[in-house]
Amino acid sequence: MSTATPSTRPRHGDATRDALLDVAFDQMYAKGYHASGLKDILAASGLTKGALYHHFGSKLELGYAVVEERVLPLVRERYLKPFGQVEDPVAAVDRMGVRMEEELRRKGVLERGCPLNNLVQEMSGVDEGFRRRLESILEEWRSTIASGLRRGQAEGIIDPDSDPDAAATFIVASLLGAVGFAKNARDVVPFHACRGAVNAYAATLRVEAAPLPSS
Amino acid sequence: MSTATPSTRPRHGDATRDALLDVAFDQMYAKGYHASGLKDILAASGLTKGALYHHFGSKLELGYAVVEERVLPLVRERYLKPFGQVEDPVAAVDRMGVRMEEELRRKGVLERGCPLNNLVQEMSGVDEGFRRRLESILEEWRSTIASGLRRGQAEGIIDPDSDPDAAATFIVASLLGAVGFAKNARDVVPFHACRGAVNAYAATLRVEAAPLPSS
Amino acid sequence: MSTATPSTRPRHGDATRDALLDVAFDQMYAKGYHASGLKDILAASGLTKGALYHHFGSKLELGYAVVEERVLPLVRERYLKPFGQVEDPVAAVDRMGVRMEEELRRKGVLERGCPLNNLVQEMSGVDEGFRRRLESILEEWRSTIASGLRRGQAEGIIDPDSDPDAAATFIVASLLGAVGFAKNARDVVPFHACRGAVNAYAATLRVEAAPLPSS
Amino acid sequence: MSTATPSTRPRHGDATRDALLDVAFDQMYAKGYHASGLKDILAASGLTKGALYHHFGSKLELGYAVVEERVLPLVRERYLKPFGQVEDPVAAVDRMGVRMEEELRRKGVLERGCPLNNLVQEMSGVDEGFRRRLESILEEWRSTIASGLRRGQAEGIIDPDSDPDAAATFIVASLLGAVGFAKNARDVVPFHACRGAVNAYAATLRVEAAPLPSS
DNA sequence: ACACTCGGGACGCCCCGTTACT
DNA sequence: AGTAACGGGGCGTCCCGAGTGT
Repeated sequence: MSTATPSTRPRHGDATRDALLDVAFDQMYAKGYHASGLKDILAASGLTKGALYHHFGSKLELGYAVVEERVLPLVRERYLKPFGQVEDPVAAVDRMGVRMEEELRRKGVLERGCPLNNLVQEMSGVDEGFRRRLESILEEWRSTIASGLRRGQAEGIIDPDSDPDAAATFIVASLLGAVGFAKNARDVVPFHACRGAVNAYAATLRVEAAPLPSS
Repeated sequence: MSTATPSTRPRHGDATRDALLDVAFDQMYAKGYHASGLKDILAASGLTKGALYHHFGSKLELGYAVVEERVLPLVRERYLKPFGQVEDPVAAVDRMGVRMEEELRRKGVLERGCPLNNLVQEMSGVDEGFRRRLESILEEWRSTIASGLRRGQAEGIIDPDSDPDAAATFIVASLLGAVGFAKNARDVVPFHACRGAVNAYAATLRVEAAPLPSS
Repeated sequence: MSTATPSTRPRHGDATRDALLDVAFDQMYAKGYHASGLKDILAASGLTKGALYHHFGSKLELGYAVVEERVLPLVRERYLKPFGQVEDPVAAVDRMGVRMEEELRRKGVLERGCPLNNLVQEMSGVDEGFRRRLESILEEWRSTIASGLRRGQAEGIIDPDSDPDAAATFIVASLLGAVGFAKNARDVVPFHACRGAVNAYAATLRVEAAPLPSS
Repeated sequence: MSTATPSTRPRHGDATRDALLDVAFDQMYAKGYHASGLKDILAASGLTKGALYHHFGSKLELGYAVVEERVLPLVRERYLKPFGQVEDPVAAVDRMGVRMEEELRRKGVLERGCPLNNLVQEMSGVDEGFRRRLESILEEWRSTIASGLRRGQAEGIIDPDSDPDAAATFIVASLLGAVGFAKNARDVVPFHACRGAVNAYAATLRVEAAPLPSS
């Protein structure tokens, strides 16, 4: 109640609830929402149904909580924060890609991909509650990049004719697509290649990068 | 080329099997593999379990067949064929994007996204058989673009210093990511933006490195 | 001794579980394991699948529990206890046979035979878990008789040259065979005849090798 | 039609039907009637449902045919014929036991036991058609022995005061019980022990075996 | 007559997310 | 927060007929 997370219910120190969320995130990340049974989650957490239904009204609510209290913070901590720490937006985009690739090289991550992207693809078409929550994360991500680009425009680093929103959308979508591709290929190389291309694209947004007037 | 798939039995006139595949594709496209119950598939097709299990040994095999005999042909027909019909690879990439966007504007497609991408994200981490089959589709797609780029290099259109494989990977990944993004947003605009950026990126592959036309 | 079985969980007051076991025993006794559907068991017990799978992990486990917690106690109570109460082993064998015949004359028993023998024949070749559990019951039965005979030898009643183990094996096997025969014939007479012969055989184990009284 | 088998329909040379019966016998012998799926039988025989249902109206009829055309001949050939070839009935009983033990020592037989006994226990309480057919086999077996004993009485070898029918019942039941016991124990020793006891019992039926008048 | 492909559903066991009571 | 019970639904198997061809 004191340290409120912006998005949802204020959660103080509730170890059981946290454990549930951790395990649930793990499972849903690895296998998706549908393939994650409550049974497995309970077994893995050493808790019982009573505990789960005490904290969450249903599996769906648990899923929502996973998105809000695990996926969102993760995205913020892992990608948005590093992005904000670099002033040059193009470099910041690179930083973000580097961060993702580092993550991808950790054991087990390549097989599981990106928790956000996984849920987006599996759940967006199935459940509106999921869709909205995931959309807001994507939007936050996108707008963070867009803001950076706009700041760059203001500072004269970024081409004022470029469209920061469109570019940010593209960068997010491409990175997600790249992770998905790498996950399917079980290989980091595709991601690395994509990252290079994203950087190349981002570089074209620079002021000096557009020497010729467009047709 | 139209009737027989290389990998499995060349089916002659088997309307039941086809109907099953059609419906299964539909459901798995719309809701994903896990959320598609055999019951629904059966009900929608007007057939019974006997019919299904006569043609497919399990739900998994049905899923595999959907990938091989529906998703693969669809990708070939819809994206690879148009790509091959254009000689300029950069234009061909644009053509591919246009084709995807057209598709996305059709009723109901926006909500469902891309059948290939959906299954890739949902199943790659869960089942190896799915992963392999989907990977081979992605690879075919990727290599088709790469071949186009290499041909462009031979013809002096494409920058000989560029890496066709990496570029092709990026293009595919970005397009998939873009569709996924649009699906979540329930909006074609993000896809359109991404398409423009992909085109811009592709244009940088040109020999003269022509500047990107804004979307 | 009455409530807890040594091998599995000592169940306190679990009426549901007991009811399930009772009904399952009934069905498996009457129709065998394979022909006993969970549906029937559930219907007969007035419970639901949830209850069943709360207590037993599978039909197989239910079957095992039936053997351990119903068949075994039944054999102990009905045949081994009476056997132990008679000091003369030959008379005790007769007592055991009498007890079985009494049982066989009860309504419905003739058609169903011996629960132990039924399961032995149906399941020994199919499932190792069943086989082992049933074997341990048979062994307990056999060794109880063998002990009685050995005691008889020590007391000078039983021929010291006879082989108590072999004799006990024979007695058990013959009684089981006799019940099986009677069950197929739907007639107690065969069992009665066999019982007489078993007694005759047992009498030959006496020291004086008293001649057999005809049935 | 020319070479009629006594029990059922006159079957000439029908290879398909024979193959089906062979395989069905095999499966039902090994796993019992219920656990033998038509699917397995068909797969093992390389035939299809069409063939099966052309020759047999149902699984039940197939089962009946197995009993009549496989189990019955087997019992006759293996046990009754040897019995008939020995004139001394006591020796003939021994012969029969020897024959069974030989059989039991063959690879795979110990695990499967006696086809007749298996079906008797599994099916007698479930299906009247099975029960009757199996009963008639048991009765033939029993009466064969009884006839031998009566012949022995006529020849002055067998105690005229003994009851050939009861003795025969006992012998058959004991042997079946012994095979069942051995099957469960996965060990021939119990059978051997029983066989010895059966012989001992049979010996008491001899004229000279009863020196003392019964009480 | 004989055998095969195809299709039908009822039923198999099991698991699911959930609720009720303690 | 935990145990017990719920009951609908999961996929797969069962035995069986229909239709076809040979």
